[in-house]
Amino acid sequence: MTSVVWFRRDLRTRDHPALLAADKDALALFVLDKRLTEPSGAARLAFLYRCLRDLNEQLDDRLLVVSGDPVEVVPRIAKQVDATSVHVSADYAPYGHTRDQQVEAALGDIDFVRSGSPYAVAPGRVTKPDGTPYKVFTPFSRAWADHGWRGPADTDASILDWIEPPGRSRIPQDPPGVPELPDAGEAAALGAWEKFRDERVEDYPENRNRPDRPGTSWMSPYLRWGCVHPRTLLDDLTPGPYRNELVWREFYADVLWHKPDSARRNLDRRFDKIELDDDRDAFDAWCQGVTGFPIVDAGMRQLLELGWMHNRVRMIVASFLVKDLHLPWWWGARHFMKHLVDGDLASNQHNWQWAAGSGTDAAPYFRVFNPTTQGEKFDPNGDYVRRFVPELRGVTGKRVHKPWEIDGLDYPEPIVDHAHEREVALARYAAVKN
DNA sequence: TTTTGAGTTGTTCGA
DNA sequence: GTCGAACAACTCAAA
Repeated sequence: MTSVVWFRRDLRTRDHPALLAADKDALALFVLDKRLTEPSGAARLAFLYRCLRDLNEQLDDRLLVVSGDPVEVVPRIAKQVDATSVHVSADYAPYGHTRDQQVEAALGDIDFVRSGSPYAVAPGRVTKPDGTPYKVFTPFSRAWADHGWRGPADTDASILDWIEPPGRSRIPQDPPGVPELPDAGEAAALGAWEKFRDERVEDYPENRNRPDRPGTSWMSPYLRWGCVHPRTLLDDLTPGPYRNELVWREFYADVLWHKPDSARRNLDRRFDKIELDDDRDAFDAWCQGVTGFPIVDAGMRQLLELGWMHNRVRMIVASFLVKDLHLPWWWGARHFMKHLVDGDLASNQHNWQWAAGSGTDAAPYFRVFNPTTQGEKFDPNGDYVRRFVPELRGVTGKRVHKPWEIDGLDYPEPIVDHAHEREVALARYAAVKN
């Protein structure tokens, strides 16, 4: 008997329950879906392709990569190799969930088997005693911890006999304009994890908010594509700030599972009425990193340069878009998803909704980040700004956060008056409340 | 059913 | 420069 193992966001061979569930003779398949590739920028695509090449190597060059619509491709390939079952890790995001139902229907007599998920605890499993979902992180995290999770599954590529693909496999070349990226694939993920675990996780609480230091784990791209499963990380961790970041990932996946609409629209629908602006020029300035606020511009340029942005800076630029420019959070969310190598729908959209105040655990409406204060606080020497904003490299120390006080710089004036826009934002938020 | 305590990440102002 | 209080009220979770 033959199985198809259809890889999606589980591009690894270790700790992979779907491999255990498949028949010994298996075809490894990945489908390049336009829904995934078309909205993606060069960095995101290149990281995906490199993960696929790494996986292909582990599978003795037998990963079949096909472009097309999975609803057509998966049944066709499964029939071609005479498979009796198709094995996947379950997808809980809105598009993937619907797509899987359609694939399952199109497969007819061929079994569609979901084993495991990208989460330690699958979305929907942690509920209040009355069966309804949590809407606040802290109680969710307690219930999540009480629920517990299985240890890693013992798998590797060799537990299956990967069969020769019936057609020609083609992993695309990297697109042009790819920035410098972290090493892709499973071995790189495990290596990066061990380094963080052994050298940096201890100092994570004090370093995590410092974009000028290598204080974060950098695990998000690997978690996004499933090069490593969060179980592997959790196995090494005790409760603490870093583990909590993984729980946030699980929480937002749970929230999105219960409210698939929240990927596109306000979770708290009262915010549908908030007054928004429509200034394309301001949005472009934000995207390009020429707002005249150094920490904002450094972050936005880091995103374009590396396909990644430090989390503290993500909050700062998000607050700026939403509360200084008064633009819709989903404009920013789409830009992030296009460029971030770690862009994950649930985490991305809900972190944006948090910044906008429309999400779970809405921030107090008066919490408006001051981009200058944030810069001085979290990039105290200005090293982060100077790294990504070359025009400011001649400015020493933290003065770099107030370039408008320095004459003769070739750097934009602030596009808004923060103190004024803060008042505007507060007034608009107050209006929504009433 | 009612009550109580708590809720990721901030800023400003005045002492 | 540092520190504490004010900034509001509301929803959620659990007792």
